Amino acid sequence: MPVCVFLAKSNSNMRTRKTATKSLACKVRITAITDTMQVLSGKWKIHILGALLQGGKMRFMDLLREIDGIAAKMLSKELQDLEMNQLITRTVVDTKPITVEYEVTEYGKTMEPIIDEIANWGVFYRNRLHGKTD
Amino acid sequence: MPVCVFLAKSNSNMRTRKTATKSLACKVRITAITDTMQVLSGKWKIHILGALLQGGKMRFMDLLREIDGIAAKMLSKELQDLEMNQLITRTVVDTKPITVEYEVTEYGKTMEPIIDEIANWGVFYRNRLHGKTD
DNA sequence: GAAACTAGTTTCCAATTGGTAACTAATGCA
DNA sequence: TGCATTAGTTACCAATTGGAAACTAGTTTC
Repeated sequence: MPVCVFLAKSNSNMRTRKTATKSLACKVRITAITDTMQVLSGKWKIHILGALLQGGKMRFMDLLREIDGIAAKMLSKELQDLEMNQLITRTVVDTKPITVEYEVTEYGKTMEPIIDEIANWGVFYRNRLHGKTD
Repeated sequence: MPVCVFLAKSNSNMRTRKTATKSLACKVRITAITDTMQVLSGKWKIHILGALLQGGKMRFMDLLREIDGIAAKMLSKELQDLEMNQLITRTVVDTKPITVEYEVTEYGKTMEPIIDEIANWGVFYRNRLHGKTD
């Protein structure tokens, strides 16, 4: 990934400053981050993906019980979003009381590195907080 | 990372289902993700960190010009949040018009893998959209 | 026939988020 | 004197987010 910000001499003072001249690579990166965060927007999507990545095929009620604090309305809405983005599939199973299975797609599994990095950092963060007072 | 969800027989029907019995590791993971996302909350923090990680030391106005669409109020507030979490430092420089330099701390640099993964995925996402129609 | 389980939907409300625009305050420059 | 630059702050407002609780609707079990 090339460096994003061009260096140039300011004419007001002689310090080196970063100008408004943005490279294409920089804009691409900003767009990329915006895209990803839009797909993962909201309080719950990462948790839903995290649960499905670890638990495999799961039903609506499974997820409702597994993801602490989420309400049915939110779960329903977030699942729809994830399905629209093709990160998960929704399959109706014709059991006695009808059940619905959700599963991460192959495409959805490409999110795993992101979620893992986020989880790793959170653990690191906790350790730093009460662990060493550096 | 151990598997999160315990498998158990449901007594209502004889399918294998995921119960509400969550392992400690699972709760730790959920907490970790929540922590990280709280530190990175809002529309701009990842972009600010991204800019500072690539551009090095930058001033308020540099960031305002570099990060497309952000308003001074938001930039100011997000910088304060990041500083409180010790991800960046704020240094007042005694120049003619006073300037302020922001820089990512060593601790803040531990966010780089997350941001890179997010940026990578965003690029991958764009390629998939208009590239191959699979 | 009532209760319970499935997977949601609907309504209503409160808090948060974030945007615009104007303003402060100190300094430099023409 | 007046405008530009620095780094913000403040006030006001609109949209989004998300939570609680009630409700739908079909099936099964007691």
